[in-house]
Amino acid sequence: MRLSTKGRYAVMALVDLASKSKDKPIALADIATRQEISLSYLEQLFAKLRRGGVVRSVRGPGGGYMLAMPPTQLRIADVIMAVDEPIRATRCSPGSPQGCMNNKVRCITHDLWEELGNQIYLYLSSVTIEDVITGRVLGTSGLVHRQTQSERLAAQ
Amino acid sequence: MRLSTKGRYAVMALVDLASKSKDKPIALADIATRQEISLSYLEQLFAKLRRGGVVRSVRGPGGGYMLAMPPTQLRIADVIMAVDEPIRATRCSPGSPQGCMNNKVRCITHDLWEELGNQIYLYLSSVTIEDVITGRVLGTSGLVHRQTQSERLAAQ
DNA sequence: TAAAATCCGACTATTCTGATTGGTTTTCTT
DNA sequence: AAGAAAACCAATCAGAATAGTCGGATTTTA
Repeated sequence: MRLSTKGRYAVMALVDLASKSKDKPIALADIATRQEISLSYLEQLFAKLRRGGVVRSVRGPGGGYMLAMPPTQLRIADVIMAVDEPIRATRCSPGSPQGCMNNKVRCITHDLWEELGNQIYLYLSSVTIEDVITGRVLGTSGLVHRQTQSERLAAQ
Repeated sequence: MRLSTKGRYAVMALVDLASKSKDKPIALADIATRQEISLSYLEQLFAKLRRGGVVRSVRGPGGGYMLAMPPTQLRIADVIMAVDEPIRATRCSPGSPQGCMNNKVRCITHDLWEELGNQIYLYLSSVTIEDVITGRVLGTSGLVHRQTQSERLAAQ
């Protein structure tokens, strides 16, 4: 699971699309204006979203894009994965299973990034486009230090 | 909380440092060789780590770097925050409180990225350098879909 | 047929990363 | 005191990724 501004732009655009669409396609030009994203850049993002099965397109005048599924079923994680290239091969990073071989031995931080990737994926697949629109996004977390892994294990 | 390869290199280097150090400083040249990171790049990272209070330095022959605190108390989140520039001002992103003002109104995805940032921070501050060394990193998560926020709220 | 829109490929400017170079300072060892 | 080992420092650079631009081609509606 890779995080980048590209994914954030895609989510912004889809939230805009979902909140404006009522069974009729929305033109990218409208989204570009409202969200202040360049039209051509949006076209590139939506090409990926279409190939990833996130949106459907209607060509010709009056055309545009629609969500391929109801916003209650479209998870943010699906959006991110559709637009972000899956891996980058530079050393160990969340989502690069092989890139961290250092003298044939898996680098010592591999499991950490792997698990971080899981945590991010879990959170982003617990939030749908609809959740973002209706503001059901905040967890109970807050910004406090938690138990460390050692402390958690020691407490058992 | 920004995630980048810079932070991952820093964690790799600090894990190496902590696992080799026994109260004596370790030269960056040694870490550079073992972890296959360029010495000069490591110098830049450790300059930030020192300014951030993560490591202490000893100059002169036989010198090097030591952790500023025991590895059981050094959280991964502290390392990442020391080396990664805090914000990037382009639009709404986790950790940019102000950058997403679109016509004076907070962008609709703001809370999502904010909460994602919290989730990442929470996980990375639940893991210490010592945890990474001893492999206490894996959660109970696994790669499954969770309840969506709506489903969770509806179940109450 | 004209216009609206998606679709497509190539190109550009900017930023970030990781690395390089060429030093300087400090401090230990001899 | 001399030499060397190391941290320190600043400027620069090549490559990749990001964000955007341009000029069209294709589809479809009106």
